[in-house]
Amino acid sequence: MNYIVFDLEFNQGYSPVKGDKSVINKNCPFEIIQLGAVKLNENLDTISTLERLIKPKVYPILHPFVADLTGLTIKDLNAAEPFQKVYEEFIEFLKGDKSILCTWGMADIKELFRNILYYKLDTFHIPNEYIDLQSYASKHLNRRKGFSIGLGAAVALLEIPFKEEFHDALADACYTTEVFRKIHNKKVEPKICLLHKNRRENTHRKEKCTIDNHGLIKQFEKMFNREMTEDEKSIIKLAYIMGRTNQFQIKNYDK
DNA sequence: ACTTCCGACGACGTGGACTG
DNA sequence: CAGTCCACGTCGTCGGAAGT
Repeated sequence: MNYIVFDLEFNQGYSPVKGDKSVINKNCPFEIIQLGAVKLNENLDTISTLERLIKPKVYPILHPFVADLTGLTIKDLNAAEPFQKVYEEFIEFLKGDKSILCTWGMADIKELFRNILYYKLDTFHIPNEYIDLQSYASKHLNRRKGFSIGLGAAVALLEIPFKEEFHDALADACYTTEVFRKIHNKKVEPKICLLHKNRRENTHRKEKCTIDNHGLIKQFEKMFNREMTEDEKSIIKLAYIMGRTNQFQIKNYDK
């Protein structure tokens, strides 16, 4: 089994007119412009690395914020291969043993999938198991509930030697790898990627419903093969309502 | 600049208990 | 039976902090 630690750099829509959102492509708000990945074996030894720039298609102008952050230029990017070609290389990079994706936060996985789908490419080769190392590092470094730690802060706190500037895809993937090595223990377990799952999908409002008392009594009469008395009927109705409150449920936990 | 995620918090709905 | 109170769960919004 291998771990694939990867990091992406994105570009986004830019218009000189402040507040102009017409340039933003809703299907691809963040276009991947750089991919960096490190393949690790089970002992977290580096097997190989991959770094590629990607020729932009959705946003031909580099957002000044992104240019400043990454140090990349549109000239560099235009000389690179398009996403489809780099994606093929990434799939090739993934081949071999079963892989688990490792990222810093969920944004990279999410945007990777979004870009793949935008180009109508197949996600079949992308592993469905992932480890969000930012989440584990935040817990490991005792961050306040709900507050994630930044990669730079984690690197500093874990006393990882500073070699390269941040916000280069491969450099960030390497720093993420170093963090992984520092915090790796049995508690760091992969999760299944469910990107289709909406945050509130499982918490939608319940449909309003009423109890079919007639049907309820009928069912009991069928089960006991006799008519229920009036007392029994009221006990059944009451028990049904009480059952729905889970008042007497005892939780049994697996040992 | 923009998106996303998470926790906190308030509003609201529901159902049981209680009271008159 | 109707009204009120309370506990609990759900949902939407907000702010902070992360990502590029």
